[in-house]
Amino acid sequence: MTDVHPLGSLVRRWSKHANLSGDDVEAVFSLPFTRRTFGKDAYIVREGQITAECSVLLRGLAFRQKLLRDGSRQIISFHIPTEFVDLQNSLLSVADHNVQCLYRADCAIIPRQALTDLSGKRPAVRIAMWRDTLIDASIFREWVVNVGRRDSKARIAHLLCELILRLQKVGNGPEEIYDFPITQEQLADATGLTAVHTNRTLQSLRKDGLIQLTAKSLTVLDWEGLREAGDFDELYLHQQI
Amino acid sequence: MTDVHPLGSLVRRWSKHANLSGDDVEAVFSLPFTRRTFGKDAYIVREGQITAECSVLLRGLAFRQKLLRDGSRQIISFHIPTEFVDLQNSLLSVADHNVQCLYRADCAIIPRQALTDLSGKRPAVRIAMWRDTLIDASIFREWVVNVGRRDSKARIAHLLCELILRLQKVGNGPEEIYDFPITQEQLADATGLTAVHTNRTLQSLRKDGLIQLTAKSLTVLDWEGLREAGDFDELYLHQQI
DNA sequence: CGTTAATTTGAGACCATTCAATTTCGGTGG
DNA sequence: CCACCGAAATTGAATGGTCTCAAATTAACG
Repeated sequence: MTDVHPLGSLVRRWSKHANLSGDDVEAVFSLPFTRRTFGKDAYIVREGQITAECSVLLRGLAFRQKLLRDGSRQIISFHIPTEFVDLQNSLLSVADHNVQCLYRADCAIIPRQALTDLSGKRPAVRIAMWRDTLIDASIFREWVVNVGRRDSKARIAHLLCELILRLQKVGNGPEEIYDFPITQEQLADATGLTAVHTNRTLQSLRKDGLIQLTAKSLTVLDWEGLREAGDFDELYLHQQI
Repeated sequence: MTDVHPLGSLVRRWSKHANLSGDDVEAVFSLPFTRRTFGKDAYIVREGQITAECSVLLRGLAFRQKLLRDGSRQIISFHIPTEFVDLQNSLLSVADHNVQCLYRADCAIIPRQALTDLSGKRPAVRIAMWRDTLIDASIFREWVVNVGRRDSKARIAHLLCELILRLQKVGNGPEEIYDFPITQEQLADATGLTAVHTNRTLQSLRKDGLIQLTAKSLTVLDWEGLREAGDFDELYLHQQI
């Protein structure tokens, strides 16, 4: 059943967070939702918006960002399928940042009331949901460290390590080759660098024999080297309970 | 009753997040906890530690931080009384960062099981707790923006604006003068700058007539100017429901 | 009142930015 | 299927914000 229902992949991921019973799964599957497809760069959520729903990413990639007065942009996180892009909106009524589609995205949009009801009735589901938001927060903290205290090479390497580990979870292609439709400008906005310097930094990572980045695919040539370069420790991803 | 119980101030703050009934308040007050006092720079939580409890700050200031391989430090947030410093540990079993005492701190330490039980039995309390963690996360996001995309002057000004607004909540002394025991080195570690450059930036803010920072007190001379300099918009603090 | 921590100052070096121009790539229509 | 187009990636050179290192001054505390 988890294979045919659109929220099946969400349930599979949540099952690693908490012990979901048959009834729990049933309850998730009976959540009301509408599906919606977003085109390249489309906004899924806008800062300042009063929110009444949350979105699960079913297909494609998305990212959160804030725009500054001077027009610059800071990307705050990337999101892959099965993840909520705005679960905090189930309890905070005004969106404090934008969520944008990376390339193309397919979402299930769930009314917040349905989520808070579910969270009240199903303790195991509540724990899974809550853990989702807590892991999000842990990733934000690591990003503060990344942009605050690492040099450009380590920043990019660290970001790549994170994305790779998370992409592995959703079974992205053959070993060590990843579908990677993120532009250098987006990498720059995620690491607090400029696109020009990001380009030079990527070249340096290539020269070091750590990665191969062509077209829309990323190949990891030396995982340990990349991890080392990025000062990367996956503890903050809380991937094992 | 909220005045004499150690957790009274926590309940008062939570009452702004959710509608707490008399029974809800009762339930919070019957939480088991131990009190503990921490000295200057003492660790309240250590990265990597298996956690079985959460701490509410009753008196003093604390901050979260991560240490990097090269010995540098990134401060991730500051905390003021009535706030949990590690509520995420109620569901994540391994601490992903350190929590350290700023000067002196007095905490109420609550077993995680008691918190998850309470959260299961008392929906209004659950909402208040969950909102706490979600607002934490919102602040982390803004910090990513701050260190990622603002120049030194705006970074420091933004941080000061945030601290001032949050300190106002706990009624910190006379209008526009704040008890401020944060060293320049700590400000530097929070903004991703060096202590030397933080010093020069603070001088520049003083020269602009925005603040007065002497001894252990901060005086705001021009709030609108400081807000402007810091590109500050308090939406992310979600202070009104 | 001595001793240590915190703040302040100066000068030089460097990492990352800025601004432009060029090349490559991906998608599209003739 | 190729020519074209705009987006993305790449390169160069000059500028600048922030860092580093060291030393001097001031403030905090027992």
